[in-house]
Amino acid sequence: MSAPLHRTRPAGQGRALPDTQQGMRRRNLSRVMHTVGAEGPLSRAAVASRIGLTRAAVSTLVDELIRSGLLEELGPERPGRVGRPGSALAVSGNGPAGIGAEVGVDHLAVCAVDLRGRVRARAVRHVPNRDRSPEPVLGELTALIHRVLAEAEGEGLWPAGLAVAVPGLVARDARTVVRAPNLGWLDTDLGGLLPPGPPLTVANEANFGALAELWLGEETPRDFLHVSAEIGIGAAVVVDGRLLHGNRGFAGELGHVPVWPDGPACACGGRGCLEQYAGEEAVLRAAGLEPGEDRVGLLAGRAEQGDAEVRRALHDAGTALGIALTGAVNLLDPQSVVLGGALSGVAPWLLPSLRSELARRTTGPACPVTVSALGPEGPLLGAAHSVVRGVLDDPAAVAGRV
Amino acid sequence: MSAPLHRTRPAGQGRALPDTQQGMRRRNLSRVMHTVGAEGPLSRAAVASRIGLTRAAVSTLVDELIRSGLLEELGPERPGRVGRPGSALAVSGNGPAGIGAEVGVDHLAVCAVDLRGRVRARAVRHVPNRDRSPEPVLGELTALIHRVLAEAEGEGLWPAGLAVAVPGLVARDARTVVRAPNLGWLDTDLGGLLPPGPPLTVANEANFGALAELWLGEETPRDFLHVSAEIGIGAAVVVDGRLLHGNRGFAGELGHVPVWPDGPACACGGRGCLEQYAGEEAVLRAAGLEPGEDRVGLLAGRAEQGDAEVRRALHDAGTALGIALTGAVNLLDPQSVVLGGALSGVAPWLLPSLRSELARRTTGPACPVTVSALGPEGPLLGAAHSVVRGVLDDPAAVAGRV
DNA sequence: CTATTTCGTCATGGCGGTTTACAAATTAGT
DNA sequence: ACTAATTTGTAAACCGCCATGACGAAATAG
Repeated sequence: MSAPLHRTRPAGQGRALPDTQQGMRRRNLSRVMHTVGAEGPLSRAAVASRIGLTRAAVSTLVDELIRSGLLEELGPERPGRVGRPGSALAVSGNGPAGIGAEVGVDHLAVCAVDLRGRVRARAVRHVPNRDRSPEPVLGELTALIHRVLAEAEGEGLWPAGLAVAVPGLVARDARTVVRAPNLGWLDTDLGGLLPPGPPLTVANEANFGALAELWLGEETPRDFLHVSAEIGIGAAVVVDGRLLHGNRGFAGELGHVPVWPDGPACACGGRGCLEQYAGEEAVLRAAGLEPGEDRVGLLAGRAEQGDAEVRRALHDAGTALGIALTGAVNLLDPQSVVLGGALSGVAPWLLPSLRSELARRTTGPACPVTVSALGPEGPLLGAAHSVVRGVLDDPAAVAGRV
Repeated sequence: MSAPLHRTRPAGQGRALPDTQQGMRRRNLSRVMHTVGAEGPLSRAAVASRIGLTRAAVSTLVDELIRSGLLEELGPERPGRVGRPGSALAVSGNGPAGIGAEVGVDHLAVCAVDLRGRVRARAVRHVPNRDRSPEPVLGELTALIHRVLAEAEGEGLWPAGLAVAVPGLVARDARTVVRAPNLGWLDTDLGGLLPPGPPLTVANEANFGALAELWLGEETPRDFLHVSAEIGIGAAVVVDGRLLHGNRGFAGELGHVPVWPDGPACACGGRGCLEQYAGEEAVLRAAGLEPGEDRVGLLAGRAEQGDAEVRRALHDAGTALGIALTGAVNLLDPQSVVLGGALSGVAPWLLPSLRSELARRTTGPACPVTVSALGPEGPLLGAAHSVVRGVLDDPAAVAGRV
């Protein structure tokens, strides 16, 4: 009699549906969408050879996707080779769109991205949201969303989902903001305060920034650490092209990694957390500046002019970041570390000390540290693209909702 | 014309083969093996309801697995319910076996585990391997393997694979030991020095220990951090039931996380690494003891007797571990932290300071820290079981090699 | 102008799970 | 005891999905 010794599910089959032919079909539809989306206009034959199915099979898949409005036939390819030219297929520019929204500390932004990855509508509003209650903020955001929605629908797009980036911790349900220090929000369910209709996903802006880096960045390693500093210092861990969420969804709290364990007390209860040395407030204080509007721009400006005090503050922040990242890199062995968000603006003065600290403390070739090319747009684009990816990942789910 | 904006592959489809019916069949065979293995003897009907296929489909899958010798029919179940009793199915006890081996600093061990998870043969030899060259060590290991192999074959088992746990860093090819400080091995390919035949997998002993914890531990969270201290201090990160390897396969180097960045210089080039405070040598030194045989037992004994110096040394090591783990927990938000390997022996004196440090420095409920129940057997069992899991994960691959 | 190559499609077939039906084996009820 | 109800395992017919092979279409090469 065999005892139940193998207690855990096989890796990666966490929620695998029963493996039936319909599931197979759905996955293959997804493969077609992904390859066409990733490698530009392609003929059916080209898609077939790339995903390993036959031309006949791809034909039926493509037919279904065209009927659903997710794929478009662009017409005959201009051939350079022998043989009959293929008919170019492209992801539809007039089908579903991903609506991304961002609640920043001093702005609100919304955009619509089509399946091709193009931003088709956008709306931004500068509003100081610090310590403002959720209702009015989300009311204004809803207005912006409706504006973008109207614009997008005018172009033939329809919303496949709404993703909202917030500067705070989000619960696993992807709807409730557990804590957003700079907004002063606690346990706020955004579900009821936003337009009904499109499926809602709320996540940390650092996470969406990391996904934007993964999907849109210049180089796209599948294992990296994305560090951003809008609120405190957040990191997002991407493993094998997937975000690491953690048990409660709180993974990536780099700001409270101990750097000098006997250092100044931190709001989190600890001492000497990274935020005490490289957080926005700490850096401003060390630089002898007052907190205020556009603080990063101020820092960058002064550093550019050669202000020794500012440069020294940024140098020290880089050192602290380097120490904290040494721990993270030792633990995760990522392909690279990417600095995003506000950090990208001051990167030139942060990087030297950061890199040398990291190199000094790790054996072998140091983990490369790069700066995100997306700048402050990352989280918003990541949010919108997350919806688009959802469509590519399971086109069949969306096809019924046209 | 749509530009190639979606550059990355869909998450989790890194190496997905073309999704064809044969792949479906293989995955379903795996599902059957996993459910029967995990939930003891089951009837075809019970399996069907669990994996969501029909009884008819499961019948054909089971037939194939029985023909391949991977499943056994135990006979009619004793029924408590109405209806025709099912025929109990169990994973075969006389089919393929996983051979696990361990190269320790002062011992060699080999065991054979059948598909039911039972250890069916074992051989251990105490040998001081410190700074001994690979050839003689692996020669002796090969002899032990042959002994275990003979014993297992006598019981009707055949080796489906050989997995070797080593105290060092292993390259991504899972054959070459890049660096094993305590053995003094550098860039050693174990491929040619071990018995040919069964497919070989070499990995860090901490990783295998973590897998053992995942597969055999009392509680089995799917996201946890497994900390062990055979050589230096290694951690293994398990995310969603899967080991995190990292880019070069070096993930989990907890020993070189900076704890007090201005502390004593470390061999790695850094300063104040965890190993300087909680490594075996450091703790022995702080306790006023000389390095020697069975050092952990010595420490535990003295601590038990109430030796103040030893207790203080362990207390301080716990504090350092707590600081390093604070960083790791903040970054990964695991369900729990498990202390394994040599650490389990001294855990009683390590835990109080470790836990309090961790609790003090993290907000919300602290991440639970537990001690592995597997003790020093973990890596060996994990190695053997990794082979067994490989069979459960793809029974079709092994069925042909009977 | 013909041979060659490649593309897209159609008809056929094989494979895999589902559906439906049914016999076998047990319990529950009278 | 005997029947009704329930559950199991299997067999036959069916449907969906991809593979195979053949074909016409549309380009290039000679």
